[in-house]
Parts: sequence; structure tokens; C-alpha cells
Amino acid sequence: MSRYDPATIEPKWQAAWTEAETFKARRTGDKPKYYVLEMFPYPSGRIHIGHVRNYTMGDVIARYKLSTGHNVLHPMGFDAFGLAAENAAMDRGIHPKTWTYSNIDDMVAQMKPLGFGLDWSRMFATCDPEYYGQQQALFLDFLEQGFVYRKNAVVNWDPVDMTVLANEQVIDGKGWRSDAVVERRELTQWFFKISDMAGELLDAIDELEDWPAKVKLMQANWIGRSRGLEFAWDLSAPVHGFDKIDVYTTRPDTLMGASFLGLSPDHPLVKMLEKDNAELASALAEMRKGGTTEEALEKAEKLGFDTGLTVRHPLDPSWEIPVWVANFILMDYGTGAIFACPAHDQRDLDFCRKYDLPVIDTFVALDEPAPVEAAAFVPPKTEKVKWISHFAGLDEATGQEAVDATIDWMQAKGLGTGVEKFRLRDWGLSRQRYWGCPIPVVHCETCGVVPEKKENLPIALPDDVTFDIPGNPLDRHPTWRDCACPKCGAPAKRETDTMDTFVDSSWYYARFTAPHAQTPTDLEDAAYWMNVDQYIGGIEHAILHLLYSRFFARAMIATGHLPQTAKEPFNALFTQGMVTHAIYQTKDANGRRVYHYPEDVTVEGGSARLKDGTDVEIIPSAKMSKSKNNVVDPQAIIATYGADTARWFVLSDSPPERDVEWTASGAEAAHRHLSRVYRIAADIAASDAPETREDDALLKETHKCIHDVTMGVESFGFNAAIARLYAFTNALSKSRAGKEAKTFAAKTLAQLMAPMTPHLSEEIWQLLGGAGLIANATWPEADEAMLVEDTVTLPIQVNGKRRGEMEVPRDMPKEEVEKLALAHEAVVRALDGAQPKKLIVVPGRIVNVVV
RNA sequence: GCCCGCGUGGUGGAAUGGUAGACACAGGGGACUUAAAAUCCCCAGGCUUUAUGCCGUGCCGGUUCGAAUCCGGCCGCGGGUACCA
Repeated sequence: MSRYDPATIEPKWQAAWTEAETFKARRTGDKPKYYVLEMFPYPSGRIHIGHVRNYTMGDVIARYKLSTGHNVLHPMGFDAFGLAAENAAMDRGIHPKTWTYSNIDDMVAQMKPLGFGLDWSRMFATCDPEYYGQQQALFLDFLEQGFVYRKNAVVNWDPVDMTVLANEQVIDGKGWRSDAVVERRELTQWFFKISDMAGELLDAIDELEDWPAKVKLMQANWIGRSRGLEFAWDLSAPVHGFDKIDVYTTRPDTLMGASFLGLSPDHPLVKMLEKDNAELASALAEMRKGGTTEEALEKAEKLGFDTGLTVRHPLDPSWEIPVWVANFILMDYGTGAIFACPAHDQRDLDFCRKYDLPVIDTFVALDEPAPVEAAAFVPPKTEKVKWISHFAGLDEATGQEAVDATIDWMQAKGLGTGVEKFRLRDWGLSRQRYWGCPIPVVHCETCGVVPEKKENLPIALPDDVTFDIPGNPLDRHPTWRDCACPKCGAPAKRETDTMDTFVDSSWYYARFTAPHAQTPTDLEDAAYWMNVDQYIGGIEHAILHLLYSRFFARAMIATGHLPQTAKEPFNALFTQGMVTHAIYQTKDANGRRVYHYPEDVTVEGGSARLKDGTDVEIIPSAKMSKSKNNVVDPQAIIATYGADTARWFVLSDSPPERDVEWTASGAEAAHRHLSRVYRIAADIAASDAPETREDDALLKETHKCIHDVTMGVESFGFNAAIARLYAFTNALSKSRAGKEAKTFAAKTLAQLMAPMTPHLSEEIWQLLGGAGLIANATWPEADEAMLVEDTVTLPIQVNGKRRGEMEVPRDMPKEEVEKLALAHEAVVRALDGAQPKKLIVVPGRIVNVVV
């Protein structure tokens, strides 16, 4: 008898699927469609075990849906623009294009042996001119529709390298290469008007029924709807044409606690003041140091500068408060100006203590009415508090009631306007980099900013660029910028900014429905295949990628590139966990970290050392990263055990949504199990056992297994489904049923395993005389009548603790269960002649006696 | 800092208000074998006075007849934080 030999069978069945075009997506009228999509990978060059896990999950769904009678679309592509290619160019002198396409070739070559049921004919990379040319066409349509505009925005500026840095290139406020302190500098940049859709994007979250609640919550918080009051403070004396300052506050009820008026360093008034105030200018320079991330801004030391100006309190013109510039006030949110109420905001309080500004209580706790000292009093908005003196006449009210009453009161007096605002900012899409999609506009001296003509698309990246000096090579290219103005024909200059790579990934799902169409999409194909029925990806994309995609779908509908029904492009979302692996690190003579490969480290009982005996520090459960040398390469596992073992193992032990720590030992065991399944099937094929009394029991087991595994696959409970398959394999192995019953059981087992271990399943299917490819076979259906047991084991609790159990008919009436339970030895002993205080019977589940 | 998760035996995990530890890994014991590998069978949360016992799901408290599960507060870890993708 032959042994399980994946090296032979895996290429054989892959060839058979290719030959039969099993996974080619087809549009036919007789079947429902199903579109399953995994977030496409960045072509780093090597697939890692996390990719294997991610794509295996998608493949399980795709193959399952194929066998339940769907036309399945399951495509693959590459998110191929981005920083890493430029870094490779700088570090190793390889052209980004060469590097990227060679990485794509390598990754495809590594993915194909895994036997994923993908329609490879639809593959594309976002750096293909065919793709980004259509993206440029989309951009032009968005521009025409008013979804795109230009404005100033801050970037990380490296003053030594004279270049813009990405946030990840800013380390502790310094440039990663130059080590210079980074500054925030303003540039004119392109923006998508996503904020116009903030309310719609927020409200529509409720429609996303099959999205994880945590993702919906994260998006809702990110969009951040708030209701507040916008009102003006009159300057005591007008300056630079300003006679008042508009502020927005979500806590207008604390207006009587105003201590100072704060301006963002980027506020227009501050920019005017800066011009003739050297002291202010130098304070602002200090405030503008450091990166642009929200985290950096939040954690930065709170700095202030007294402008010397004062404003009049809107409710009492004789009350004047000072105007300060404060670095924690964001120009992007509200009006870029606030009033501070230190008694009820910790950040304001810290600021006021630092700069010796007054702290005025406006409300106190009902139970402990103490004035604010070191900690601001910030109760939940739903908690009732006592107001010291409230202008709208409140005595005891919650914060929310006070806010609403204040807004009404201020509006009635004509002092302000209640407004709704969002935290969500417009999407800045300009990148001052080479390796991205060129923004298809032209700068003309007479016509200004002019959109490129569609017939000139794609505006392709030039190949002859170098990366020996920092900055954008498009900026210094001798000829690429030169062009004719599409409007007047005069010599003009191309825009040299390229698009954020999030643009590339915001519509690729739509492009997969017609990857070679001469327009961004083909409406018929899009109408057939959209929406993505199941989207699978990492939780790290919970906000940006998924929100931008939702925006893009709407903008594409508005510009006629998607049907109305594609407003929410992802019907169901599943966020899988990461595969993590310990990092092994030591420090060199200079105290710098040195990372070691797992194979160079001996781990024994929680401590690790190198071959030369050096102690190694173990950092557990870290995200796999090439630079940390902790990436597990699936190639070795596939070479040793085959793709099915790798696929089975990555699904078997952990729930798919959870992070999983990679250990090598499990792969061996997974392979032993698959060999065992093969052996069991081969034994059955070779046997001629007649039918026995055990046939029915095995048949029943088989149907229970069909039911449980189907439920598992439908609900992403892959690990539970696999545990069930282990148990069923054990049952089949021990069963003394006859050949016919066992053949049915083994063929069913092969079918239930097929989404996970497709090659082995095809082999077993063939061995046991199954017709055609198992990939095309109809998914087995459980016979409901076989799933029901006649009796159940009821646990008996006394005071909630398990004290015994009894076997009763499944449908025994409650009264009889009670009678039996009270007669149970353990209950009799516990009662000791007394009456039970309470008797709880949950039919089919449990009995609890309270004594 | 802020937002969102997660935390269960030596290990991965199961159980989503009803028998905590299914199914595996690693470990221990046995069968088969001249021997080994492979295979098959069995054991296995902790404690102790070995029982009809006690403890036990990060920590503290609460709700409930009953909590890993729900609520409140802490601790630890992870993801995101708008130019990594």
C-alpha cells in the first residue's frame, strides 16, 4: 500500500484544477454568486506564515461556497506602491520597479504550491500602469464632481535631508537617517472631501450587520460626531483686522469657568501676530518641533505663550480673559480656538497650574462638594452634579442636560449657534514621493491647476530616476515634468506629488470584477459581482483602509463607476489575528540591539542562549517583522510536510480572530494526523468487511460531524471544525462498521476536510471511487433526524456546585426530572431531611437544588 | 495621552449565563518489535488528610439559584492614532 506523499499528490491535483479551470470565476445565470476577498498583500518578497493563515481562511470559504453551488470570485493581487521599494532603492541601488516586480514573481511562486483556489487570470498589481491609469481617471472624475480640493497641511520636515518624512520615519521626534529634530511644516496638498460624508459614513455603520462590533465602534469613535456651541469672543482691541475670535466647544455649560482663550499655533491670527513678534515666533518654532502624529502631539509637553491680547467674556463684557497660544490646540478640529475651563479638564488644569492662570469651579459633586485642587473634576456626562451658579438657571443637572440647556439658552439670546462637528478630517492624499500613482494634473502659469485629459492617461512614472539624494526624484527629473497645458497648450509643469497608497487599496476590490476593462470598472461585471460577500483582513485596517474604501465606494457611485447597491462594498468582514513569534535579542558592545534567528538560538525552560553560550533575551509574541529576524518562512514546512499540512496546521489550534504564537512542534503532529487519515482511507479501500451492527452508529456519527463542521466553516470556527474532525477520525478509526458504511464515512470526511486540505481530499476521494473532482462535489448535508439523541445526561447541582449527574430521556417532563433529582443520592444527603429552598430545572441542561 | 481588543492547565485552546479544561501539542506509562522507527492503547489542572474534600479561568468587588461568560474598578499585553500598509 502506498504512503501519504504530498510531494507527488499536491502538484498532481493543482494541475488537475488548472486543467479543469475549477477556480475561474464565471458569470452564469443559474447560480448565486459569492465574492470572497482577502486583503491583498504588500509584495515584500517573501510570504510568511501569517499570509498562509490569512489566505487559507479565504480559501476555505471559497472552496466551501463552490461546493454549495455558487459562482465564486476569489482573486489575488498586490498592493505594490509604497515606501519600502524606495528604501530598497536607497539601500541597495535597485530600481523600485525592478524590486517590486521581482518580489511579486517570488511571492506568486511561493503562493501557487499552497493550492489556493484563486482565479489567477485576474491578478494585477497596483503599480501596473493599466491599474493606476484607471485610478487617475477616477481621480479626474472625483475632481470634476467636487470630491477633491487643495489646501495647506502640515508634514514632517527633515531640516537636514530637506525632505518630507513618513510618520514611521520619525523616531522620537528625529529623522531616521539624519537624526535631526523634525519640524512641522506646511505644504499645499491634495485632499479628498471625506468629511462631507462624515455623517453618512457614521449613520451607515448600523447597516453593517456582519461586521465585528469592535470595528464598527472604532470607526464610529474615529468619525466622532459631537454637538457643541460655536460662538465668538470679542477682542478688547481689534488687531490685524480681527475684532473677535470664534471658538467651538462641546462643554459650553462650563463657560463661567473660562480661564483663558487658547489659539492653535496654526491659527490665522497667530500667523499674523508672529510676523512682528520675535518672541512669539521663537516660541512657535519650539512648538512646531517634533512629528505630526496625534500621539506625538498629545504626549508633547504642554507649551503656552501669552499673546498679551485679551477678549471679553460673552456674558459679562467687563470680564476680560487673556489670549494664549497653546501647542495642544489643533487647527484641524473645530475653529482652531478654544476657551479653557481648567476646573473640568485635566489638560487645561495642568496648563493653568504651569502658567499660573485662574481655576474657577462651575459645578461640584453632589456628595462631596469640594473645590478642584490637583485633579480636574470630570464626572461622566450622565452623572448629576450641583451647579455653583449657572446662567441658564440650572441647579442640579447632568453634564449632558447642562450642555443642551446652555446651547438652547445661548441660541435664544443670539450669542452662539449649536453645531454638529466631526473628528474626522479630510483625507490628504498627496505624497512627495516617486513610487506611487502620479496625480494627473498640470500647473499652468496662465490657467493655474488644470486636470490632465483622459486620453493622455496613464500619466506613467518615468523609469530613469535615481535615489542617491533625498527627496522626490520626480521633482528633479530633467524632462518628465514638462508638458503642454491641456487647456491653453502653453508649456506647463506636471504635478510631482503622487497618491497615498490607501487610494490604491480603496477600489481594488471593484477592479477585480473586471481587471482589464478600459474604464475603471465595467458596470455589468461590477453589478454582478459586487459586493464582496466576505472580506478577510487584519484588525490593523479597522479604521483607515476600511473607512477610505467605504468613502471611495460612495464617490464611485456618484461618478457612475459602481451601482447604487455597492455603497457598502463589504457585506461581511472578518478580522483575523496575527501570527506572532518570539524575538531573540542581545546587545552589542555599543548597547545596540542585535536580533537572532530562531535556528541560531537554543531555548531551554524559558531561558535561551546562543551557540557560544551568550544569554539571549526573549521577547514573546511580537508581530513578525523582517528587521527583527522573527519571520517564520512557510517554505521549509511546505518542503518537509506539504501544503496541506501547513494549511491544516495554521487553522487548527487557534481561533482565527486571535493572534497565534508560532511553534514549530505542531506542524509535525499535523502531518502525522493527515498521514493517519490517508492510511485509514486506504485501509477502507482495501477491505471487504460486510455490514455490521455498528453501521448505524457510524452513520449517525458521520451526520453529526457534517453538522458540526458545516457550522464551524460557516461561522469561521475553523479550529473547532478541525477539533471535530479529529474526534470523528478517532471514531472512524475505532469503528467496526462494514466497508460500505466506512466508505461513506471516509468520503464524507474527505469532503469536510477538502476546504482545508484540498489535495489530500482529492486523493482520498479518488481512492474511494468518488466521481469527478472533490472540489466540484456537492457539500454533504446532515440528516436532522440523525442528530438527535434519545437520552441526555443532566448534571445535578446543589447550591450551584456539581454534585452528581443522571441520565434521563431527552423529553422527560420537568416534574419527573424534579422527582428524580430530589431522589438522587447527593441531593438527599445535602437536604438531610429538609425541604429544598428552590429547585431549578432547565430542561436538557441542568438541575440545581438550593438548600 | 486617546480609541479598540485580549488575558483559561506545562503549551495552543474548548465551553458566550448551566458538568471548566473538548480536541490537540509536549510529557508519562503500556502493547507490538531482536532492537529502533512507525503504529496502537492508557494516564494526565492544582492542593491535601486521596474525599461524598478543598481551590481554580490576570487581580479586586458586584449581579444571579448558577459567572470563564454579564456589570464596576485595577493590572498586564496587543492593535490603531490620519505619510508603514
